[in-house]
Amino acid sequence: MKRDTRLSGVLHALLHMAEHDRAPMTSDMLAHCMSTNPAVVRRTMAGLREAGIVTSVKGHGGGWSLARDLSQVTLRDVYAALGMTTVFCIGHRNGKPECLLEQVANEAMDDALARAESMLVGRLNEITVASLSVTFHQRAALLTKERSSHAV
Amino acid sequence: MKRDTRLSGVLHALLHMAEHDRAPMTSDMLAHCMSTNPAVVRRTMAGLREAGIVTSVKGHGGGWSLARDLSQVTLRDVYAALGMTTVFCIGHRNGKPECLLEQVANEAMDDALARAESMLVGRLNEITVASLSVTFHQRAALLTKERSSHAV
DNA sequence: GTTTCATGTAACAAACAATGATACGAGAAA
DNA sequence: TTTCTCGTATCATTGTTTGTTACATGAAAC
Repeated sequence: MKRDTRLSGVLHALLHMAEHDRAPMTSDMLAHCMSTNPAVVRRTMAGLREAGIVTSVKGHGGGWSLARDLSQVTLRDVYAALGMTTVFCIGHRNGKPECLLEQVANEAMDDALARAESMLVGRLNEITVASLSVTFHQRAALLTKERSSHAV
Repeated sequence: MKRDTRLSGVLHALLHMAEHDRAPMTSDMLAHCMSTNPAVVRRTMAGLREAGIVTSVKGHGGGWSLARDLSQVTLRDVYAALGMTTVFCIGHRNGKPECLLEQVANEAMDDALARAESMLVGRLNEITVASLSVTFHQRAALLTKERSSHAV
């Protein structure tokens, strides 16, 4: 199953932008972070721009910048901005089955999937991108500390 | 996103088998139910056979039969029998990222996805295939009643 | 004003996974 | 021996995501 890796990608990009101190980052820079190419970055980030999470500026000195404080942006916001239609690899063989048996089976699956999806979205809504940034800084500090203690 | 429709398919098949009163159903019959071809049925049902949910018999008069009472088979059992590796369309861009920022982003996603998956599996575990069969019979009876009242 | 840098977008190619399709071997009943 | 059926391998088809290229547009620098 081919998975949609856009959420992973844009989160990574947002965190890099947060480290980049307000200066715009070009699609090319972000593409290097995400090991892809600039067109993919533009395509993927377009949704975030429309959602008001980032802004983009053309021309010399242009690029991508954060439009909002990341403490006001949850993973759910990012997820929604990508306009993802499906969360699950699991689907129906037949959207509108005539067979009553198939209908019953599909409804049971739908119910279970809908519950899980709402759990997922609820959880994503609890996590701000800023909190990921905090985690990153904590971990980075820890690594530095470890290294210096080894050095001693 | 191309979805895996096997769970939908085999649930449908199991319900048909339950209606078929212990006589084996051939791959061809099941293929017609699922509007696919026999080879797909064999391939898909193979997991259920290995899990002891169904049996298959070769040769004249052979076919597929239920190996267990469906009140002892949950949707989770069926799901597990299919050997599905992923539930979500959402994945990582990079499985083992060097970048600490990417690691943090991926971990947050993994955590949320793992919670949702465990909810899903938990819910599937609450539903027996037999209960779907019951729902079917209730609904079928209701339809018959409606039709006769319309006739009057 | 021209050049350079950057996004916006379209169009197409490549990669990949699920499903469909065909074929043939093996086993069991008629 | 024939017929029926599963078991399985192989290849084609389909659909989606990602990668790639190309070019128009807009903005700053010179």
